Amino acid sequence: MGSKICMNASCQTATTHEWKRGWPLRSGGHALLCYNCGSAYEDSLFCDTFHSEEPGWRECNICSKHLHCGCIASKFLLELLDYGGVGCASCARSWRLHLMQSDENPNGFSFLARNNAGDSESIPVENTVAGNNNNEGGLPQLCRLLEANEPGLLHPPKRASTNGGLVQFKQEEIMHATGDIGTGFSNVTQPSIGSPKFAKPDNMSSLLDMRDMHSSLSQPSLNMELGAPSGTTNFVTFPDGTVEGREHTPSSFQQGQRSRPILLKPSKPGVSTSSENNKGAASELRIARPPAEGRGKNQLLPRYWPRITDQELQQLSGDLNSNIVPLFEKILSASDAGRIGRLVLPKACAEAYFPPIAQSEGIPVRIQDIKGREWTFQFRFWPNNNSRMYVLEGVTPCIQSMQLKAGDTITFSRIDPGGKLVMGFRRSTNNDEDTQDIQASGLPNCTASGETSFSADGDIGWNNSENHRGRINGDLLQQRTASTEKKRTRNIGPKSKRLLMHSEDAMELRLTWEEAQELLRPPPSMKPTIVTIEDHEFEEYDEPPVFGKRTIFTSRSSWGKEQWAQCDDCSKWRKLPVDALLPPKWTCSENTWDSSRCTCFAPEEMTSKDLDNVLRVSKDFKKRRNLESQKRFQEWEPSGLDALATVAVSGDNLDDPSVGATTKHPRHRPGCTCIVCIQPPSGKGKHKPTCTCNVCMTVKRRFKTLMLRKKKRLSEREAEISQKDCMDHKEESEMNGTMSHQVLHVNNSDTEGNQSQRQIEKIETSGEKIDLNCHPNKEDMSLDVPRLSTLNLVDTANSPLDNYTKQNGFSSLVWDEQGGAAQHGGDSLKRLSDEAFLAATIGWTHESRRD
DNA sequence: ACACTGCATGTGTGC
DNA sequence: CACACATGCAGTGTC
Repeated sequence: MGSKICMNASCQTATTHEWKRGWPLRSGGHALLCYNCGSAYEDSLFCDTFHSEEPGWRECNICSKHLHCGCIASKFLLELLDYGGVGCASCARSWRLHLMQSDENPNGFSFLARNNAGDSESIPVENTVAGNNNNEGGLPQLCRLLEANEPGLLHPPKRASTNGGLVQFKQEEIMHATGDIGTGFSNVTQPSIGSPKFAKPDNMSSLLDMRDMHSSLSQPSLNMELGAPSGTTNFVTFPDGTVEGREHTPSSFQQGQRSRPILLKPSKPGVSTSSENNKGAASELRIARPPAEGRGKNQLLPRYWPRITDQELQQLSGDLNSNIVPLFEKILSASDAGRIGRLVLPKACAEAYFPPIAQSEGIPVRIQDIKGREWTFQFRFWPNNNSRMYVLEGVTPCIQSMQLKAGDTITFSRIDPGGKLVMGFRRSTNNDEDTQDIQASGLPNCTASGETSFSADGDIGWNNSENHRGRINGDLLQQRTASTEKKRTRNIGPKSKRLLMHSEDAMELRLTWEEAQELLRPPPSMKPTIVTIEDHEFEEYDEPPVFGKRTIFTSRSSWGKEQWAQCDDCSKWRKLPVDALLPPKWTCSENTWDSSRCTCFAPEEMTSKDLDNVLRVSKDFKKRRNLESQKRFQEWEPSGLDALATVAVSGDNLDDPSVGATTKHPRHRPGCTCIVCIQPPSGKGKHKPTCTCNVCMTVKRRFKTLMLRKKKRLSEREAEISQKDCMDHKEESEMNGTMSHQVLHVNNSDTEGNQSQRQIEKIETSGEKIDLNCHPNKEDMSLDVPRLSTLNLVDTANSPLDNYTKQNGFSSLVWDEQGGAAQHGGDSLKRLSDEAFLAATIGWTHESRRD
């Protein structure tokens, strides 16, 4: 550790001296402590190239000149810049001079280059960008410096290699360090912060983000109260622009968390801090801050760091006439905000800020809300995987009182003196938006976009976001259409990605489902029941179909329609009869249709050229079909069954009224196998009514079978009823108005009814609707559907889907709440209905036409 | 039927 | 890979 120069401006003249190993760093290394002055550094900050004898070329991050640095003596040629990278001596000097001139304001931005013995003392971070913001001329250079630190943030990473010796930190680490240097909370007098008003062109967003960061740093001595009640802070400016507020007790464990220097770089686009830019005041910037003291605070994940702004804090402290020490916050999950009344507390937070509990039953804790009301919750834990899971029970009244929803943030603070817990909240501005972006960021900062301005009536602490909502509403107006769909993906916190799915993903599933339909095969081991309907024999299975082997169909003019399958062993393609159904695993040996090619040794029937053509055609067809399907999907706003099915796929919260398009099916859950849920999520338009694919034909046949079964049950039932109470039946018929008289010819060879039946019945064709929760094979289904008679079953069986849907209100079920029937027209309705039955039916049985 | 309770389980994330 | 945690779910209680 010898030849490193302490970068403390007052110490660096000592050039090389001894270093001692300090506390462990998050990066895995250890801090280096200067024996001379005690300044701590991260070892990796020392540019090996710069300080070693190894020569290397460096690019000045200001003038872009390429300079050669080879040894320690070259420090007079190159200077490490505070914001990273290196600059040639002349540029760095002029830059410093420029800054000093503009730094008449003591809060100005001090750009310390390290290798200048004449430089002033390293200064705390509060003298940062903020004060320099009115210096328009400095911004471009600042951009360059930023770029030096984070190539790619401002521009494509073209010079990353030039700064190879400089560390770059992740966002979280920045945030961590942000708090380390003194952005803890203090309700005591805070010095006036520059609160600069940036003239803010959009392309300055990165800078503004950085300003946000700096602004957050612009609160001196705050950590003195919370993190380090005593001791002095020695701020060390690091050569890459990092600054450390360090206490003169480097051996303390807390220093371990404080050892990380701060890299002053802009937050990444989309991170919440930028959302606050409009406010202008630095004190309103919502920056995650490390929590106050408490057991285990060092393990507290940044996502739980409170993001109260200083302004809010000051006002809150003033309102409560107390010192408020923000402890942690949590984004409410669906479970937290649900009626179950249990709020899961982050373990670290619970153990740090709540009373220790030994028994699972826990203890009651009293928490005051921002209105001063006091709530009593049961603070307890559940054993969980040799750990504990802490919950607050009985929070429902409080949650409801605050009208909190999943995605809102609940904050916990402590009132000093007294140590009383106080809870506030902050509403998510994303309640009506797709929050997957937030979640995709993986940073809880994003939720900090929740505005926390105070309400006019002071009703709520740092929670009310109406103003902000109003502001963003305008911005979001044009996204309204999209958000309608996005409503279904409510923010349930950064950890709840599991059930979220982008529409593109759903689209993928839709296609997959469609393709899967073509692969359905009868269950292999099941013996079918033979049903003869209208001279056609059908196999009916009690077990659901299984996936069969995928084949491709060709239609070449010279050969006619063909089906081709690939052997699982030899991968050769074999021609099959068009109606052949293959098991999932199929080999040449099972090619019973062509004895000359029933072994893998037999050559392929097609030449490789033909095969390529076939495969290409098949691929093109599929691609075209997918495009068409996507097009339809884009044109058609998901609704009705489709929306429900999509929701089924995405597993969204069905309590969300925005999903209520199919609230007639309230019991839907992901994985539900009811008639609605098992339909393909693709909705309408995939199979035309005239489609003659295997599945469609199967389903249509199946539909006829269902009708016949229904008819049989009905006739038996009604015969029984008519015997019992002819009068009742008559009255009922009269009440139901319009009658439809039809005749059904049935040739049912079902084992139960070998004899053909011919019955004529009267039915009502009222507007009752089918209950899609009912299994059609259940006996009681007849109670849920309009009481069909054989009269209309004849017609139903002949043109089944159209009539059935119309007569039984199925269409209204699908479209009523969408108002979509009129818009989409009868054809759409027909297709949708067809598919609903198509999908519904194949879920239960699968028939194959025997003849 | 619904609510409540306690635990189990699966997923995402941090180390 | 271990842990945290969101949520599912079975058992039980209550109306």
